[in-house]
Parts: sequence; C-alpha cells; structure tokens
Amino acid sequence: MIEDIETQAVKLAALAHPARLKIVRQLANENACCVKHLVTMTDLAQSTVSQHLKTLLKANLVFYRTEKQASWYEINREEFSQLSKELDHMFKACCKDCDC
Amino acid sequence: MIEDIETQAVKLAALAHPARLKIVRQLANENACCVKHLVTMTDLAQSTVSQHLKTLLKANLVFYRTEKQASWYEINREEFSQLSKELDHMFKACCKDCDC
DNA sequence: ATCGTATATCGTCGATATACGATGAAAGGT
DNA sequence: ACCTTTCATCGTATATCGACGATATACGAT
Repeated sequence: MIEDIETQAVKLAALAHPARLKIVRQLANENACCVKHLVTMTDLAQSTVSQHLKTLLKANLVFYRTEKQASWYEINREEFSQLSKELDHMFKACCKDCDC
Repeated sequence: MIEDIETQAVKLAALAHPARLKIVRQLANENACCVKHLVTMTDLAQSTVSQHLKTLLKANLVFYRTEKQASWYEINREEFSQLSKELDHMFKACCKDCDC
C-alpha cells in the first residue's frame, strides 16, 4: 500500500515546479486539456510544456490519449489522493515502520 | 489560507529526494533528531546531511535548535498537515479559482 | 501531393542540485 | 591549555533541470 520511497520522490519532484503545479490545477479544473490550451495558459514554449507533461506522465500523475491530431492530458485523481494520504500519514508517524 | 504557488513548489521540492524523505520519516518517528543520528541512518557524509537539512529548514518543514554541542531538528507537523490538505484540495477542484 | 495544425523529441546551454572532503567554530571533557 | 565531539560552511566536481529553437511526426483538409 505504502509506496516505495523512490516512487514517492518522483511524484513529489514532478509536482515541485510552479509551471507543473499550474498545469495540474488547470487539469483539475477542466479534467482534461490539450497541449495547445496549456501552452496558452502557461505562456511557455510548446516544447517546454511538452517536457513538463512528460515529467507528469512519468510520475503517473496524468493520463494521456490522442484524439485526431491533438493530445489530451487528463488528471489522475487516484494518484493525487494516494499521495495526499501518504503525506498525511508520513508526518503523523503513528508507530515505527508500520503498515497501517 | 492557500499558499502561494512558488512556496508550494519549494515545499514539494524539499521533499522530492529519497534522502530527505528518509530524514523526514525519521523525524516523524522520533520527533527530533541530532545530525549525527541522521548521518548514521542515511549513510551519507555529514556535510551532505547538513545540506539536506538546510533545504528542509528553508522550506519550513523542520524546526531547528541547538543544545550543547549538538543541533536538533524537529519536524514541523503543522506544515505537513497543511501541505497534505492543499494537495488534497488541489486535485479535487471543487470550482474554478475558488478560495474554499 | 502539398499545406497547415498539433505535438513530441533533439540539441544546447546556463542554472541549480547533489555529493564529497577539508576546514573551522562551539562546547564539553581531561 | 588541549583534545574530542558535533556541526556548518566552503570549495569543487559532476549530474540533472529547465528553457528555448529547430526539427520530426502524425493527420486532416484542400
């Protein structure tokens, strides 16, 4: 249930950038966006946005699908929920090395 | 109430490293540790551990106090609680640009 | 076949992160 | 006074990040 520490670090690193946080917030509001929309929203170069999306995708925080010539990125709410719970659990430390 | 996006990114970045996650977990379990203890636990050079602690301190995720010749780092549970809540709120996106 | 649109990937480069050993300061013990 | 322990900081080497423009790919429209 509790994720590997490396995996956790990858997810946190994926969120540890203002541009990616903005993208995630946007995806949370609209559920899914195409890249062009995110480029306009972030005011970054398209290649830069693609790179950020790749980071989020690797961390499994977003889903990806293509539709016609566009790519749609969708937020993975399950992963966010789990990460939030893990963070909550982490600092509480109900006991040592527990699996509760 | 909701933190600045830059501040959020700094906190997430501070957690986005396996060594720092280990340190935080240890601090959560023991509440406070001196540097020497964390050096033994992480199997890193003392200077490296000091550097990681500085990162956590800058992000306000830990408290710092000196006692005799030792430095004690203590977990800041309030900040973790808030970060966890913000993460939970972020992906839920109850409405657009809300402050709820 | 060609063009336009949307996107991913590559190459580059400056900035930042990460690790270490060396050094020095602070404080306790002898 | 001197030595030891504990820790922060500095300097250095290396790796990774983040930004961009250029280019490649995919596909619909003409």
